[in-house]
Amino acid sequence: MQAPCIRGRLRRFDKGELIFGQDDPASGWLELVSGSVRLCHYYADGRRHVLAFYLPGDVFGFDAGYRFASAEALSDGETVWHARDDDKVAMKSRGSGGETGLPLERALRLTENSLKFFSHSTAPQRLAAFLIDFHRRQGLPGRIDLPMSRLDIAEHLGLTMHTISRTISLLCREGMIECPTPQRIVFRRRADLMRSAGIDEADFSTRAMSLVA
Amino acid sequence: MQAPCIRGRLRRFDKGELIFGQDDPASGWLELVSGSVRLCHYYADGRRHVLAFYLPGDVFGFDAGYRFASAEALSDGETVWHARDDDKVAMKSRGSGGETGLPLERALRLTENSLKFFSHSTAPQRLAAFLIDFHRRQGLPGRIDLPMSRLDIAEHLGLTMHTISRTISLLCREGMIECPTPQRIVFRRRADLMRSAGIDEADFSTRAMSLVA
DNA sequence: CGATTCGTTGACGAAGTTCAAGCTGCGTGG
DNA sequence: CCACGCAGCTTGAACTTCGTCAACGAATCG
Repeated sequence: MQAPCIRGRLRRFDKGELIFGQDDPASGWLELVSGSVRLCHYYADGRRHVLAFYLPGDVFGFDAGYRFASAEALSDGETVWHARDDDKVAMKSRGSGGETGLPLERALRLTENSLKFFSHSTAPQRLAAFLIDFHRRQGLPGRIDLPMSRLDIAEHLGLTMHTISRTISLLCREGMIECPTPQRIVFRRRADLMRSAGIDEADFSTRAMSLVA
Repeated sequence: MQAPCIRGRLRRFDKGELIFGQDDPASGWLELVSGSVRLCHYYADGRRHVLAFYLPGDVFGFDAGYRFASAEALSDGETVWHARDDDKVAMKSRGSGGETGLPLERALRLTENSLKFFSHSTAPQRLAAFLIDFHRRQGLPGRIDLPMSRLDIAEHLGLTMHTISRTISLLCREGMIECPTPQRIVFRRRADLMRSAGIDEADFSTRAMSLVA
């Protein structure tokens, strides 16, 4: 747990609140201090794509000009606002991920990371990869507390809510995970889950943390 | 066509050449001057994920520490190498996209853009979105010259080579495109194609150019 | 002129979406 | 305190799509 790079304005928000909206004029970027946020792009035909979920320590909103997507609070929390030219400052995360570097670099790594989910074509693989990645980022011992709905996950992974629900049930039947409440996932056989997801421990090594571009 | 920000070393490469390899020590980032490049991540189990295709004016390779993915030349071309702390320099693109901004910002926009393809769940929508985006980036009048194979496209979009091939044939039968050679796509009804892809012109407006984070 | 690589196409089966119904938890109000 | 309604989650059945297997065609290169 490191001290964050707090130099901007602290803002508190409630669950469900709009942090910024698609097409709003963009002014600076944000660092999430507590809570969780989803980033959504809305198409003209009404479809929604969930581009990312942010957790404490994540940075987002590096738009130039206008916001390309909406940032919506999944739970109560706080952000710190940074001016656009504040992005030269190296940061240390308070999150358990322990990422460091320029904010823009960290945002790039996070985004590249999301792309990886789509290298898996089947629903169990894609969901397992998501769960394992989220677990690493959230950093709770042996479990996940999901702040988002099934629909959010579905529209993040390019699947339907039904498939997400079915696949979670499947993983439970196989003894991979337990699901005491819809919002909590407990890992039972995490290594097997990773293997079935086609993820090697090497893919998550220190090297994998310094992602691509 | 603007003068590029050439301050580093020019390097020529041949089709098929490895520009940098996964797990190589990372030293600085690259600007593509001519030719085309694919970025691939190889998993321990042998699977390959094509993370991006780069065209002249694009910047890539902002890894910290080690390369997370390989950059492989799809055609003869040239890159300019930049030192790591060279990324504060604002750039003007020579590509027809006309993007500007910090190199890191541009890399982030490019990456976010790739994520959008997966908001479409069906193969025709996903492929159409890819073709329209590539056309915008390549900037040729009314057509695309594909530097990559069907398999490359498939592993970029999370589909198989067969589905790509079938879907191209389908779009041809529907009169959306023509395919005089496997490497050339000519648009016949671009507006219809965009609509069928669920893309509104607004989704590609100036605002969409300043992507998310 | 074979050999190899890449692309196309058909048949089939597995996987995911759609449609539909029902369940659970929670907040509101009688 | 319980009845009700609503929103999110789960599950079954029918249908559609895409991946797999297989064969064949086209282009390239020695």
